[in-house]
Amino acid sequence: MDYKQMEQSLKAVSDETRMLILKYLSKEALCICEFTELLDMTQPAISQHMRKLKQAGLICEEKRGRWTIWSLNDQHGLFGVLSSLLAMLPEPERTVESLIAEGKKVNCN
Amino acid sequence: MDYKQMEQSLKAVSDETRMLILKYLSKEALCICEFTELLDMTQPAISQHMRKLKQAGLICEEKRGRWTIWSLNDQHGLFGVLSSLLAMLPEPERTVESLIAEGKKVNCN
DNA sequence: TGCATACATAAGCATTCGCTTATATAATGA
DNA sequence: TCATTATATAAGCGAATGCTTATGTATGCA
Repeated sequence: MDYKQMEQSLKAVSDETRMLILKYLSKEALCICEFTELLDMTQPAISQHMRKLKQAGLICEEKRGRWTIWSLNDQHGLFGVLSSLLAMLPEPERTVESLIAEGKKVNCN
Repeated sequence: MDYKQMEQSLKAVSDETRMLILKYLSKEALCICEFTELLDMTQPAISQHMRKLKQAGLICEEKRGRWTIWSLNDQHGLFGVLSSLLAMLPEPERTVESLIAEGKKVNCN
């Protein structure tokens, strides 16, 4: 891997919001509407973070009807390192389970 | 490690110049005057990169007379991950050996 | 004591970043 | 077909980034 490529990947990771997104995705594939609830952010903000992560090749999108399901790209050269990093981070307070409990879980699948 | 802390560390790493600096430091401790030759950058530019890396706790400084010798901090929580990352990067074109060959090696020790 | 050396810090500037609001696109369903 | 839903994109703005030049500080040596 060359320096520019690693720089782009690490820049994509080194943001608190995107680290949270990746932490969630390390457990299960999710769509944007779920992230707006989990992270309490607007939809365009999430969408732009996803674009950054996708441009870095760190996540994959799968269009399913009007939803887009995002998941980690386990083929990325930094996937192993990324997994180690995510494992060091604490579990987020809000979980998909808590969304279900609040009745806010969107049915994306 | 919390999210803010990892964000700061990764932001410090995710810059091509600083990745080069860390790659050099993974082999041997060096002072700033050597980096200005190795990276062909001005002294304040290097100095500011060092400050970023130090604030993130990734490197250690050792004042020795009027020189400051910098080295990797192997006590940092991300030292293992950082080593993996640096190992993926190609060797820089300019080396300390080539500086010596050009007669530009400063005697810092 | 005075000057050179090694490095840090400050100020200025162009670029990038992350958010916002507004709007476009694309798929589903009545 | 038309409205709704899920998402993407665009424009604008304040803050942060990385460089530059200029200057400050501290050490060593003549």
